[in-house]
Amino acid sequence: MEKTYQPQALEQEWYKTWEEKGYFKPYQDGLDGEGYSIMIPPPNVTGSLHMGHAFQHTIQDALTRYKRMQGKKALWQVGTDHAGIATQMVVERKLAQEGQPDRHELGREEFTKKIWEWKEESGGTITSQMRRLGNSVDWETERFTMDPGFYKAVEEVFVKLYEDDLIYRGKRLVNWDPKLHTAISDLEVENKDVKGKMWHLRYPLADGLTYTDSEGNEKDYIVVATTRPETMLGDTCVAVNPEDARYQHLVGKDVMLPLVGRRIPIIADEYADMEKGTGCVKITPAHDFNDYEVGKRNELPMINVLTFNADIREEGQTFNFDGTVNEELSGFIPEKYRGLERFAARKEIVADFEAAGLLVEIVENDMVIPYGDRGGVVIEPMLTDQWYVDAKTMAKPAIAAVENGDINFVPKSYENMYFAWMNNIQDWCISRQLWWGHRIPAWYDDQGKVYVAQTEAMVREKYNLDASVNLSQDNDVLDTWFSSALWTFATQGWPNLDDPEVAKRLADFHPSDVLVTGFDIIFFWVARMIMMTMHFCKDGEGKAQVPFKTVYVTGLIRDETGAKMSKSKGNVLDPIDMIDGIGIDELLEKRTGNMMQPQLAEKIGKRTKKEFPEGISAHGTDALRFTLTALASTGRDISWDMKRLEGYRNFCNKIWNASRYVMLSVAGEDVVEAAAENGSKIVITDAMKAACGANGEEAILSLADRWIISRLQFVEAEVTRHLDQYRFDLAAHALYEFIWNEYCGWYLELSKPVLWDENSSEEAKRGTLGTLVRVLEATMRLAHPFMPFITEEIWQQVKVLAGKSGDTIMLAPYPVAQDAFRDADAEADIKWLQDVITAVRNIRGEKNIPPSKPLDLLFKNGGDDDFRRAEENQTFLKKLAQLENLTWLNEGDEEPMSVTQLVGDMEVLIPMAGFIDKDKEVERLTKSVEKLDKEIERVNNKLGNPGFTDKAPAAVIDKEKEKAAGFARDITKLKDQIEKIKAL
RNA sequence: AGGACUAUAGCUCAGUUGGUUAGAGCGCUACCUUGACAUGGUAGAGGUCCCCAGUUCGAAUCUGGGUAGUCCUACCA
Repeated sequence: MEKTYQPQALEQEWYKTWEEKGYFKPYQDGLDGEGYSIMIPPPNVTGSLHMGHAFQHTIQDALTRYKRMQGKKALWQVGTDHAGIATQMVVERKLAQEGQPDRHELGREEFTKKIWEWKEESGGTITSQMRRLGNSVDWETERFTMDPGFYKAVEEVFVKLYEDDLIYRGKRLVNWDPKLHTAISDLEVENKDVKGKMWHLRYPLADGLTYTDSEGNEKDYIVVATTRPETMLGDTCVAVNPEDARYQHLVGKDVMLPLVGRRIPIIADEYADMEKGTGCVKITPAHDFNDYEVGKRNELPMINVLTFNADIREEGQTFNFDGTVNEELSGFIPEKYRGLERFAARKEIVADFEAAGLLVEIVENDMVIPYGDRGGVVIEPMLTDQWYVDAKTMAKPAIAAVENGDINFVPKSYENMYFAWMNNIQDWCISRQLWWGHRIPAWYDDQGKVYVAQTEAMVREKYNLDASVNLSQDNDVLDTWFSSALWTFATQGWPNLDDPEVAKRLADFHPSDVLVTGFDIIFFWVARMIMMTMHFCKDGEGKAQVPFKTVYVTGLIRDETGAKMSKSKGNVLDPIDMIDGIGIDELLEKRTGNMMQPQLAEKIGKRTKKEFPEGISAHGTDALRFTLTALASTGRDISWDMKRLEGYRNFCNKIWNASRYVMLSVAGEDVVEAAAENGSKIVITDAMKAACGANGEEAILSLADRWIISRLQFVEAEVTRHLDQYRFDLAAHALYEFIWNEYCGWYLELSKPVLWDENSSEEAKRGTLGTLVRVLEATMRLAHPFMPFITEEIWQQVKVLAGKSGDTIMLAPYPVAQDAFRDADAEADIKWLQDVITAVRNIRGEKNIPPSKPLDLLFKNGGDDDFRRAEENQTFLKKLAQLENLTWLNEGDEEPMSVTQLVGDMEVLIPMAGFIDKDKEVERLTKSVEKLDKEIERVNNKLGNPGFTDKAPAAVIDKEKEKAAGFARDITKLKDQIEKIKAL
C-alpha cells in the first residue's frame, strides 16, 4: 500500500470490473428484495456533464448503491434526451463553421442524418463522464428519446391524447422565435428588464370629425401610446376604456390609420387603462397577446404584417377573429416598408410619423422584453397553426396527486411553486417547426383536413381513405419535453404491455421511487411527467399511477462568489477536472476557446489565472463525491469551495492510512511495503486470519474495542436514518466524524498500547486486531454509497480478515445497527478516559510542556468509578497522555504545587514545582471561576423565577438544578486551588 | 405587483417537536517531523444567531413588522 491515497491508480479499474461483471443490473443473483428505481433526468445527448449533474448523479448513485446493498432490485435508469432546438442549433452552427451546405440546401432527410452522425460522435462524452463519476447505472437498458421504441411510445401517446380530445390544433398567437423559425412554449421565453421607449402617435379622426378636449382645445385626432410603432401596420382598431369620459363620445367613430390609410374603428374595451399612456391604445391582434384577446372579445379582424423572420411582409395576411381567412379586408402595406427588418421598420415608421407631424412625444419607459432562451433574440407573437395539449384538464389529477401525498416534494416548499403554476396552467404548445425530433403523426388531405394515427397506412385504414386521397404528413416535430414527459414509463418498454418482460419491468420499477432534479425544470419536466404518466399508466385496480413517489429537488452549484456558473461568465468547472486535475494552460483554453462571445475571453482568462494560478490538482472521484454529498443540505444552493474538496481529499487519505495502519498491524511492515513496491495486494495468509480471529478463535475485547464497536452501531443508525430522510449532508458528517475522530483519532491510538505491549496476551491482541479489521470493514460498507472506489479497494483487502466473503462491496449487505453491540458502560468509561487525557494535554498546551516530556499525574477526590477506571486504564493513560506515574492523593495528603483540571467531580493535578508561574496560574483559574460565576448566575436566576419552576417540565428543572450544583462544586474546587497556590 | 427562499464564527455551512456553556469544516494562533497519515497531531482564539416588537417561565428556533440578498411567476400601450 502506498503512503498516500492514489485514486487514479484504481478508480477506472474498479469501474471496468463492476461493469463487466454486471453489478449494475437490477436483476442479478443476490438481489431478492423488491424493486427500487431512479430514472435519471436525461441529459442532452450532445452535451457534457457539469457540476450540477455531478451533484445530482452523486445523490442518485448514493441512493441506488444504498438500496442495492440492502438487497433491493435497484435500477438506476440511464439515458439521454435529443434536446430538439439545442441540438439542431449546434449542428447548424457546425455546418456553417465547416463551410458545408446549410440545412435548407441539404434538405430534411440529409440534415437529420447529419444530426445523427453528430450524436454518434459526441454522444460518448456523457457516458464516459458518468463512468468516471462511478455511476452505477444499468447500461444495458440505456435509452435515448429518439430510439425506435421510444418513438413508438411518443406516437402512441400523441394519437391517444388526440382521440381523448386532449390534443387539438388551432391558429393561435404563439411565441415565435424569428431566428430559429419555430414556436416555443411560454416557459422557453425569458423576460428581461430593459429601458425602452414609448412613442405617442397621433391617429387622425376619419370624416373630418373634431371634438373639444377637457382643456377646451379643438382636436381632429387622438393620441395612442405604443412601444412597438412598427406593428401599427397591422392595427385593426383603437380602444378606449368604456368609463373614460374623455373619449366616450368617440366610441363607434373611426380613425384613419396614418401611413396605411386604413379606416379603423374606435371601440370601448376595459383592457384600455385610463391611467396608462394617453388612455387610447392601438390594437394589433396579430402581434400582441393582450390585443389578441381584445380582438377576440370584439370580433375584430387580424392582420399579420410580419414574415417568419419578423420582417415586414409584402402584404398583410388578413383573418377573421376566429382565425379564418378574411377575403374582404385589405392587407395593404406601403411599399417603402415591405421587406424591412422589424427594428429597421420601426425607425422608418417613427421617422415618417415625425415628418408628417404626427409624433407627439417619446417617453423613456422601463419595460420587459421577451427573449427566446435558446436563440437569444426578441420573441415575436405570431399567428400560426400549432398543436396544443389541453393542460388544464390534465393538470387536475396531477395537482391532486401532490395534494394527497402520492407525490412528495423534498423540500416541501416546492409544492407551493408547483401548485401555483399548475392552478394557473396554460395550454401547452407542443409543435415545433424543427426537423430534429418526433415528427407529428398527423396527415392532411388536399383540403387540409387532419387525420391522426401512427402511420399513413394506419390513417387510411382508420379513416377509410383509399389511395385516391392525397395525404401528406405534418412537417412539424414535437417539443422535446413532450417525449421526456414519458420518461419513467417509456424507458421501461411501454406501450408494449403484452411483452411479459415489459410488464415485469413496469411492475418492478414503476412508479419510480425518487426523482432527483433541479428546481429549474419543475414546470418543464416534472409537472408534465406527472400529467402524462397519470393519464397513461394505471395500476392493477385501474388507478392512475404517479411517475415517482418523491421529488428530491436539488439546489444549484454556484462558484465561490455565489454566482451562477455559465459558459459566458467563464466560471464553469468540469467535474472531471476536479477528479484528474488540469493545468492552467489547458484550463484557460477550455474556458476561453470556442466562445460565442470572444470579446469576453480576456476577462475570463485573467479571472481564471487569478483563481487557479497553478491550475487544479487531482482529487479523485471519491473526494469529489463526498464533497458534493456533504454539501447537499436540502434545497439549498451550493457555493462551490475548492477548500472543501481539498479537505475531503485529505479525508480519503485519512481513510487510506487508517487501513494502512490496520494492514501494518496485521501483516507487518515488510509484507505491506513489499506489496507497495510491486503494486500488488497484500496476500492474506492463514496466520493473518488467525491473528484477527477470522475463524472464531478465542479473543478478549478491550474496553476500547467494546467502545468502538458500540460507536459503530451508533454511526450505522445515524447514517441510515439520515439517508432515509435525504439528509446527505448529515449522513456524510456522521461518517466523517466517526472515521476521523473516533476511529482514527481515538481508537487507533487506543489499539497501540495493546498491540505494542509485549505483555499483551494472544487473545487480547486478537481482540484488538479483530476489532480494528471488523470495524474498518463495516465502515467501508457504510461509506460505500458515497465513496465507491476507495471503499471497494480497502474492502477487498480486509474482507477475509473480517471473516467476510463476496466478490464486491457493491453487493455486500449494508450495515445494520445492532443494539446488542451497544455498550453504554464502555462509552462512559472511554468518555472518562478521553476527559482525563484531554485534561492533561490541555495542561501541556497551557503550560507549554512538550508532548514528549513524561509527566506525573495526581488524582484527587475520586469516586468508585474513578478509582476503577484509573486502575483499569493505566496503560491507556500512560501511553496516550505520556505519563510516568499515576498516584491518588488521599484526604489530608500534602499537595505539591500543581496545575489542575476538573474531570467531573475528580481533580487531575500535574505537579509542576519550579515551572509554575504563581500569578499566571491564579489568573487562569480566576478566569475559569468568573466564567462559571456567570453561568451559575444565569441558572440561578432561572431557578429563582417562580414562572419557570411552576411551568417548566420537571426534567428541565432537574437538569438546571444539576447544572447549578455542578457549577457550584467546580467553583469551590477552583477557589480552593487558588487559595492553595496563593499560600505557597 | 404577487410569491418563495435565505440571513448563525473571517469564509462555506449544520442546528431535529422552543430548554445546548450555540456546533462542524476551512482559515487563523501556538506547539509538535512520537514507529498509519505534515493530505498529519495537540491545544487555543474567534459569535449583538440581520434589526425591531410580540407570544412564552424560557426564542437562533414560534408570530408580526422592517432591512438586505437570491430566485420564480405575472404584467406594464
